[in-house]
Amino acid sequence: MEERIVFHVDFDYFYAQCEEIRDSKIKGKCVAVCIFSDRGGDSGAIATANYNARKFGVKSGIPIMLAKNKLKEEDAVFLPADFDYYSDMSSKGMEIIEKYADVFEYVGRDEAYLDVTKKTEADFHNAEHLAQQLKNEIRNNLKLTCSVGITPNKLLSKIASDYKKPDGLTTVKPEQVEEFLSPLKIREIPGIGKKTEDIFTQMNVHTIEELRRINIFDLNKIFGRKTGGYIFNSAKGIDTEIVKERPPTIQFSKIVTLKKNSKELKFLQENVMELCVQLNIIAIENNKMYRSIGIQFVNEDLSTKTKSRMLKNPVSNEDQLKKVANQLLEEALVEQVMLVRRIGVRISEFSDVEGQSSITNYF
DNA sequence: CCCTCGATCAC
DNA sequence: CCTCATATCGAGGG
Repeated sequence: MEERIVFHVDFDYFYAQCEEIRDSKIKGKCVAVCIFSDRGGDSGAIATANYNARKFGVKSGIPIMLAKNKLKEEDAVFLPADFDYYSDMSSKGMEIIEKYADVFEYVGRDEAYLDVTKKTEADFHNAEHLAQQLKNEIRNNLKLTCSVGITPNKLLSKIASDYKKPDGLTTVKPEQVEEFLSPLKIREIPGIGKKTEDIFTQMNVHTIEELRRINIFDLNKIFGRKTGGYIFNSAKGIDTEIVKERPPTIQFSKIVTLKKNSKELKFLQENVMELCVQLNIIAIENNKMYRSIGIQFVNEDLSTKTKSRMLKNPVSNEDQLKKVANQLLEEALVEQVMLVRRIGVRISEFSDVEGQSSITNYF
C-alpha cells in the first residue's frame, strides 16, 4: 500500500507561549524570549517571540538590542530562556501526542511527525478528526496551542503545519498537492534558506510553480546531485522519507561568546578548557566514547573556521580531550589574522561505552 | 574509501 | 547590534 497519512505537529511560538502560560499577565504584551551571551548587557539574540512582537519585526535570530529598539514604544517583556522549563513542557506535550501515532518521530522540543495511516485507515476525514482531538487534548491539559499539517508525506506536512498559524490545521490531499504548492514562496520548502533563495531570485524564480519549471540537470549543476534532486522532487511535493524514530545524536558541541574579541592563545585556551570539561561530562552522561575532536572559531565578521582531528582510538577522557583541543587551537592560531568572537569545541564519531562503570577509570 | 573543511540550514 | 546545537552535503586531498 502506497498512500500514507502523515501529521506534522508544531507547538506555536513555543518558548514564548510557555512563558505566557507560566505568567498569564504577559499575554497581550509583546513577549520575546532571549538568549543572552556572556558579554553582558543586551548582547545576545532572540530565541522566539509571540505574535504581538512579530508584528513589529521581532523574530528568532535577531539581536536583542535590535528587538528592544523595535519594541521601544510598546508594552514588551524580554525574558531569559529557561530551557529546563520548556523541555518539561515539551515532554508533557510529546507524551500526549505520541499516543495518536502508529509511528512517532520526535524532531525537537516543539515539533514531531506522526504516521497515522493505520489509525485513520488512510482516510483524510478520519485524520482531521484525529488531529482535532490531539489539539484539544494538548490545549485542555497544557493550555498550549499547536498547528498541524495533514498530508501524504513529511515534506508536505511540514509545509502545511506552517501554512496557518497559530492554532492551525491544514489538510492537503494527494489531488490537492499541486494547487497547494504552486503559489507558495520557494522559501517555504524546508532546506531552502536565505542563500538558496538568493540564487533562485537571481534566476527570477520566486514561487514553487516557477521552481517546478527548472529541470533537474540545471538543479544538479547548481546545487549538487543530492540537493538538486531534493529540490526537484520537493517542488512537486514528492517525498518518500518515512516517519521513524530518530537515530541517536552523532555529535555534541559547545560554543561560547568570548568576553572580548581576541586571538591571544592564553585567553582562548582558558575558554576551550572549560568547554572541554563540559563536553566530556556530556559524553560520560551519554555513555559515549569519541574518536573525532574539533574546534571552531567564529570570527569578528561572523565567518567561521573549523579544525578537527580523528584519533587512533576512541576516548572518553577530559585530559585527552583538552590536550587535542589545545593542539588544534595552537595550530589554528598560526594562520589566524582576525580576532575571534566565539569559540567552540565538538566531539563526534561515537562508540558506546560498555558496562556500568566509566571506562575512563581504566586509563 | 577515509579524512578535513567550509557552507548551509534552522532550532 | 548577531545565541546555541546539530545534521548534511560537496569539494579536495590522501
